[in-house]
Amino acid sequence: VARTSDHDRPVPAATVSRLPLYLRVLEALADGGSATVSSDLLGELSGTSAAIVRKDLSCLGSLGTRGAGYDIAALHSRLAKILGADRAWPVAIVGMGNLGHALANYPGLRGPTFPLAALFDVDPAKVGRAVAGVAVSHLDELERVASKEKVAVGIVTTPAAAAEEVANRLVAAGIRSILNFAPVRLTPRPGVVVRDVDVGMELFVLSFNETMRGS
Amino acid sequence: VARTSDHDRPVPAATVSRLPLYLRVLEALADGGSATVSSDLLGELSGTSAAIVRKDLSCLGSLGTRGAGYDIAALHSRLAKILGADRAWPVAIVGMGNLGHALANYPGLRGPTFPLAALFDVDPAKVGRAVAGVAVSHLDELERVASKEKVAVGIVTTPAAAAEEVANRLVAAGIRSILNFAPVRLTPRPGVVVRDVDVGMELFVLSFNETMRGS
DNA sequence: TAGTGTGAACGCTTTCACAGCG
DNA sequence: CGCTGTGAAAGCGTTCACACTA
Repeated sequence: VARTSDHDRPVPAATVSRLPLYLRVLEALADGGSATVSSDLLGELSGTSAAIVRKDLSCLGSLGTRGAGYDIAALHSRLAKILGADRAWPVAIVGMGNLGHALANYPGLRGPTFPLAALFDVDPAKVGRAVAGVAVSHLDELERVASKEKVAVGIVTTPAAAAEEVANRLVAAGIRSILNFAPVRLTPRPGVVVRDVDVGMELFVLSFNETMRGS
Repeated sequence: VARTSDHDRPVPAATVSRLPLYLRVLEALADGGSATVSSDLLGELSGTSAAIVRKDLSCLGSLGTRGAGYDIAALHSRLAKILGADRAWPVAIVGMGNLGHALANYPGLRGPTFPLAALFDVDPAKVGRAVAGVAVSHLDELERVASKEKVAVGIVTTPAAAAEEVANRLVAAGIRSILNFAPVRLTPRPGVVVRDVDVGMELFVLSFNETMRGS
């Protein structure tokens, strides 16, 4: 349903989930000194296929040159614009346990695109301390701090039991993009996009495959 | 392609990725004292639909009672068996940075299903220390320690540049299930199953959606 | 009657094949 | 000639609708 602009085609969900990968591969190629890429190479480096790459990129308009491939710099800048990589989306992390602590130090949250803007917890022993250069606030301060820091993305790294209530508060603070690490599915809220990262589930998918090997 | 046994239907990949979620929801329901669930409730609690639940569970054989729903204990034990939750799959983590450290303390790696069996790094300052009660070994010891500890699952939490080489070593040590947190797509290896967890990509999917909102 | 099990319809995703352009 | 852009075909996954049964 999402459209990049009025004249362009809609971008299917499957394509959206691959675009960031292309962006990253293009950065590596540019660092390597290349000027153009073929759909063939881009497919191999991103673990997909040449056909998928061409279909995906055709959503963004005609960016390739027949016979030569895609101009890396031009494609990168178009992708960056579409993905919002040329803007700032301040991030807040709720739940400063092991995982929240590790994510606060994640390099991706240091750059200009996803600046780490706020940290929250309910543990009085953690509130007031600084992690990765950002002070930990009490969860009750969420609405105030989030609006002051213009937080756009909320990361939930609380225990499962607290996740739903934290999501409520994030939404109340005007945040409509949530990355959820808690092992529960949050109830859907209109206008709010939730992406789940679930390590426990991934492990079971692996153990299922091992079991199926007939071992 | 995967089949649960000779007489049963094959299990589609989309179904496999949801089975662990059902297992978790069933545990919560059992703790809550329920004896049966309807596909309706199970669908709501797992964020899918009743139709999907019934289709998914029909792969495992007829486990429901028409008019009454599914017996929670019976379904749980069947799911646990299929997912391999009734066996031990020792886990090794390679790369003891922030993320590796956090994962070593992840509760899911304490239970009997995925016991934390080994930790690896190349930094001499980390080798020899213990994290979460497990000693950190040098990466060069991987093959020896992994076979001694019967490691079944390898978790890669190294920088992107090292991931490919680490995957080579894991496979050389006989490990065929890899959970990859490094921001690269590993080259496919025959007989090896890789699941990628990519926080950076998830963030960009969120920022894409924010951008599309017309802001 | 309440709720499963399932074929059939639908929609989305990938693959194929090739026309068309630099 | 090489490689993109794209319709058409094939493959998957989800939704629908309902027969069937405890």
